[in-house]
Amino acid sequence: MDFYGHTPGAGPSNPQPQLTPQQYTMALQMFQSTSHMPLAPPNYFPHPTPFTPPVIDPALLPTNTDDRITALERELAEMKAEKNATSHDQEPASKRRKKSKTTSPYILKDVKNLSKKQTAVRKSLMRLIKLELSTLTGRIHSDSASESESDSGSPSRPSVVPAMSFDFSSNVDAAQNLKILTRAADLIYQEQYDSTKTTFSLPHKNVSFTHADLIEFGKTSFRNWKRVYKAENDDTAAANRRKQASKGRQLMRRKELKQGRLGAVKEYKSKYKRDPSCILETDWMTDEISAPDTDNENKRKAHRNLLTAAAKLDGDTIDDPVWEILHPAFQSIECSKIKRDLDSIKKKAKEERKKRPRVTVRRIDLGNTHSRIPVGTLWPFMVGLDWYKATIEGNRDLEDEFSMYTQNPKGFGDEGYSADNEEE
DNA sequence: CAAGTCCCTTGAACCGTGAA
DNA sequence: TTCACGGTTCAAGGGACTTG
Repeated sequence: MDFYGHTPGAGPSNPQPQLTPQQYTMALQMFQSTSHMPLAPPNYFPHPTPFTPPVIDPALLPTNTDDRITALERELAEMKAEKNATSHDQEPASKRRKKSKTTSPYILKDVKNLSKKQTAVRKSLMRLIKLELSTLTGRIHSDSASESESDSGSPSRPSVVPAMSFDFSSNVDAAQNLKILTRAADLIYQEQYDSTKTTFSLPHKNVSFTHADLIEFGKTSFRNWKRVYKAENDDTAAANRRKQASKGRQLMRRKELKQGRLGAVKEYKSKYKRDPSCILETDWMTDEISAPDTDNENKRKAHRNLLTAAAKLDGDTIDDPVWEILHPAFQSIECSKIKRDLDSIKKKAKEERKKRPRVTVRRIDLGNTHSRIPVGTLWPFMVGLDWYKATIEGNRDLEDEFSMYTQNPKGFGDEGYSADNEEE
């Protein structure tokens, strides 16, 4: 419990708000400085009892951001009144502060050890916060289908004009950004902390969360947006992002390769009487790259030209994607043969299927290899002896990094591990 | 429409740093 | 030292698109 010191479902008997004076003034200042409406005078609210949901005529329920902010300001004013009324008898404040030091202000921040219900609530809160931030900063044009209609009708609708915008050149905790985050969190908190409110929309009623949780979720969204922004506006960031993306794509292609080969294992087993799944580690799969790992535009272009030429692309097809396949340098002939056998089983099964799948990206084999040191522990039959001698042997660091079992699994390497590798 | 292919978005995990 | 936080990297899941 923190900030508003409130737990959903706790009811009106819940203790006083636990805002520290600093937190409180901060929150208040943010609203005073950002809202379009002045704070209502305190005497506007005859009942200073905190968190008793104000009785609102349903017809007057907030419908747009401004209304919601007004409602929120009203609640804040109530909090202020409450705070003033009770600040003298807050003598155990120090005690409380100590207590709050040991307990985390978060409940749902970490997904670990959360129940199913908590995870679900966490997820919807993340959605809500993100949506709220999008609206506040004008990231989205509409959040409903009906909006598009009114867009064309009155293009200058005030609600689509962003009231605030993030400063992506700063971090999350820059005042300007924090202000937006706080406002969004306040709004969502007010709408969702009490399951009896009509604005309540969480999947489970008895799951607690804190204002700090909401802020954290908002920060995550901010960081994602900032990353995108940076990639769009900063060359080195763009390069990083591209690199990262291509790495991710390659990893995914390796995984897909593995997945496909796993599907052929059953038939391979009955045909060859041995289980090839021991070589199906994602990292040991063939690489499928669309460009070499370099920022040098000329090199990338040259590579692309090689591939298009090899794939005989021209005219309409000149821009089609092509990938080069890079076999792992470490693998023995036996290992690559197993992969080939698996792939041909897979291919045959595919052809036998009635439905024709979408055409796949062309793969070109120029006979090149990648020289990544394989992770995990390899079986000896998989490793080419020549490669081992040339690359690993005598290299202290690599000897530590590279690991291999001493025995082959049943059915492999029997035909002669060394003989196999001499050929390579 | 379903299935297959590709990959983007974004939540989660991880890592380094600076404050307490 | 631990803790919290910001930033970076990884990877699940879903969306876009194509084809029969």
